[in-house]
Amino acid sequence: MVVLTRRQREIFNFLRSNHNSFARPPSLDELCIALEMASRGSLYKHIMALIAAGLVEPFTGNKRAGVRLTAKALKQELKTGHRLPFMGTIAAGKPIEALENRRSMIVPDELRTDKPCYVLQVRGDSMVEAGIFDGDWVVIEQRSYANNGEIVVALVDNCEATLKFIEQTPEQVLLVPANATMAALAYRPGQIEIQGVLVGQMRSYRSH
Amino acid sequence: MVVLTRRQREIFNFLRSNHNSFARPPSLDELCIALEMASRGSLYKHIMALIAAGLVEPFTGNKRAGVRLTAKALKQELKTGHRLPFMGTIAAGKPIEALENRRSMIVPDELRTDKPCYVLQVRGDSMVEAGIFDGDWVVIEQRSYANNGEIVVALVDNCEATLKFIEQTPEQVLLVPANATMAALAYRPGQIEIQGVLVGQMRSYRSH
DNA sequence: AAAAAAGAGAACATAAAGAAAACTTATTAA
DNA sequence: TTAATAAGTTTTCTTTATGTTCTCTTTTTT
Repeated sequence: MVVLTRRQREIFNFLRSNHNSFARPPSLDELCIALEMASRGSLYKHIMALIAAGLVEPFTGNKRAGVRLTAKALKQELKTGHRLPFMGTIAAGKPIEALENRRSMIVPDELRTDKPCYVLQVRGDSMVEAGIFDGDWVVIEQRSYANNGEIVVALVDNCEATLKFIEQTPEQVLLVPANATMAALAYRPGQIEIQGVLVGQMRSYRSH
Repeated sequence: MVVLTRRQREIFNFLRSNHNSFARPPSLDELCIALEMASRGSLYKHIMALIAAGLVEPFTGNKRAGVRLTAKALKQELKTGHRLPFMGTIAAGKPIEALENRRSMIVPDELRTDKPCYVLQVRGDSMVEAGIFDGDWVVIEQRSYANNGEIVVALVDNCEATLKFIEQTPEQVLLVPANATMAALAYRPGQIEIQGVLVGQMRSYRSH
């Protein structure tokens, strides 16, 4: 069996624990950046050694396949990601803008419950002080009741949907924004239909 | 076994995560728009490669069938994840608490870039006013430089890691919290090592 | 001290990628 | 039935990304 040098083993270990942190199989240049190496040529030598050891797929054939571990080198990891339906955007005071095309979105298990959930994108600043910003995605557990203090998707007068804290008494339902410039609004119980409860939130900082 | 180029894999990944976001299987032109490509002919070559690889249904001559993944490709979707390494918690003023047993976490494509990324869990309130709360997860693009105004994972004096806004001049590096009760701290450039840049954020509201 | 390993950097070759336009054929509308 | 349109196919050209090779230097190991 081929024996690896210390650096080769280091690079192999890096590949094994980070191969799925790349969106696609990395090129030598991309690997250089990730490994903080300055020279593609130097890395090339190591990759050739790993190919010779049968741990990395050879580059023969397609020139731009990227650096991929062989099946032999991969320990199989079961992926259990759940895909949730993406239902559109929710803006305070407007109905949920339904999408003509059904979309979906991968959501980490940590951000959902084991009940049926769906995803909405937030428009507006009514919940900024709760750390929910314009453009954020929220994961909603589909549910027609809520506990006081929960953040809910509420349908008001059967037409406008909104994301707010809820405080309910037998006499009235209070929808409370998290924004000092906005007031809480009180409704009769019959005016409000709860469509779900917030269980997760996500934000992207990508500029492109 | 057919080997895909990196671009082919990228386009395949796009199809896999977005094929149900189209009302009907997309035409080449529709895919061009979605992929931000200008030339149908260029895309055509990639699709032909995916057909040859058995991942996309061959075009039969009917012009409105669109680009459809094969059963084989759909099956592959279940196996392929969007997992990123979970590197532990980051608390202002403490080194990143590394985990002995490697964990990972499913992250939506929307919350990452196509560069290597990893996940940290935030401890502390130094970024509350930026909507990043105690317990939130952040997605970090691994990178050793940053632009002013970005939120970075910075290693101070080679020992403590922190998540802050960064403002750099040739003379000093300013790490700015998003919390009125905390002050910005200035360092000499040599004291600061950038370990990554914030590209995504997630929060769970589950009580359990 | 010698040998091996690792790294930097430059130069090279070329498959791959992209743009643009023309062509062909199926589908829809008139 | 015919015309118009939409959608796939082919071609040509240009640019770029990326593997590859080389030489030299530095570091580590023996």
